[in-house]
Amino acid sequence: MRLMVATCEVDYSGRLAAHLPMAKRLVMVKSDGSVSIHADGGAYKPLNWMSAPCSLLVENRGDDEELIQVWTVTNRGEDTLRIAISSIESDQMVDLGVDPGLVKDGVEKHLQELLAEHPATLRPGLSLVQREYFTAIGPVDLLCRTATGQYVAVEIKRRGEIDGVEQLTRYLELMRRDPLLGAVEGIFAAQIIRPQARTLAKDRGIDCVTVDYDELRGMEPDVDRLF
Amino acid sequence: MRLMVATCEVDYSGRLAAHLPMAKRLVMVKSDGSVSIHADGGAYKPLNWMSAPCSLLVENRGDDEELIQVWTVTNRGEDTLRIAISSIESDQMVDLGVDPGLVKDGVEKHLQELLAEHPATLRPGLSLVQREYFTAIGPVDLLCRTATGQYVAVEIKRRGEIDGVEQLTRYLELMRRDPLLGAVEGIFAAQIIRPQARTLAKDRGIDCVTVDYDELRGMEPDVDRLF
DNA sequence: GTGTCCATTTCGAGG
DNA sequence: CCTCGAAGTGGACAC
Repeated sequence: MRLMVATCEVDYSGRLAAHLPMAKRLVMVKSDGSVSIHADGGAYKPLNWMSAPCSLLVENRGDDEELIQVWTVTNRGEDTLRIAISSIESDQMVDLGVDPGLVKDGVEKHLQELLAEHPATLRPGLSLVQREYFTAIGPVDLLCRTATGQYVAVEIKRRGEIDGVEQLTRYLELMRRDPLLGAVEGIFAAQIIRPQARTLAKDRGIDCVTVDYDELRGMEPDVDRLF
Repeated sequence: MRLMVATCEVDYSGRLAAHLPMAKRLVMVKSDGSVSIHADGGAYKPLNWMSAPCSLLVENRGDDEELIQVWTVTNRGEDTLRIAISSIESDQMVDLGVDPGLVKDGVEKHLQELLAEHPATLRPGLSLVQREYFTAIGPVDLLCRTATGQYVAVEIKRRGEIDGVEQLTRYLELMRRDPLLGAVEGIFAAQIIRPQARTLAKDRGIDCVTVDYDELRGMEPDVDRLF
């Protein structure tokens, strides 16, 4: 990785046109060739960037000119990033090697796995028919059945918002036309459900269930701890 | 801005739990207090981060210990980022000042302008009634009329996905209750329309039109080039 | 401040 | 490779 602090002017042309007037910024070049220009503010998103794969052309100019270097970063497509440098404050090469990578826990997939193992926590007597039950417009997270045999479609979100209710509504609309399924109920399950989502769900006749992730994890059959 | 290259182990706990094993990485601290940890790969997104506003607590340890420093970055909420540092390769403070900011020239808005000028490219005989036609739940991109006088609501996206179809559906639902408009048709226009969005649109009786941005731009009356 | 929607989204999974 | 949906999405704008 190369870290350069330089006074530069940047122009991006591609899916849109963007211009950065001359100012001091951080230019980060990663070993895959990607370039990003950061200011000292505004979360982690850079002001301008070019994603890999791309190629970098550096044009040197005389020290007596306004610009000492002009970088042109081009994509396979029509994207071009031009960095015009008037002065360089520092320039550092760092060898970071390959990162061992990020381990995540607590995303929607985990929640889905846990609820697939314990569908009765959503409603007593509920049993799993299929995970990722496929419909023409996408997969339903869980297809379950009540003790009386009625189908229940479950949409699982980490955070329950209006979009999730809309999604489940679409699935229900489609599934209810399938004579093999017949009447299908809906359950919207999430760790937190926003009031507006709850209101919409109620209006649509969809049941809302808030899920405790830690509690579910505690219910896991700890098979691997038996010995 | 502070740029530190250090061998560190990182743990995030908050909306999810994420762990980074010990490795050499770039730690960027911006003047607003935000912290991001970058590897030498991936796009511009850091491996882990904490957005401002947040506070940083640095705990120094003896040089004879495994860890020489432990950083704890906390949010107002329950988010915590813990950076355990075993060695520091470099540590640089840079004063970038306030960035003059980015000037963008967008695409989506332009697409709307172009289609407003050439509504007949969406369907022969179509004419514009109003751009950004306001409804109670938001503005419809284009309100048009067929040769026979029927209203047509047009939703424009750069990339047509299911959300856009939902949006147009909501507008249509509302507009069709307005006796002044009567029957209202829907057109979903985008540069690319995903198959699933197309399926949903078809199911809802909404017409899909893919738009060629360059072709439309070519049709522009080059008024400003007449003189 | 909350809600909504766009994004040069990025990222990961699955066919 | 493309397609699709999730994200600790971030960011802007309206209300």
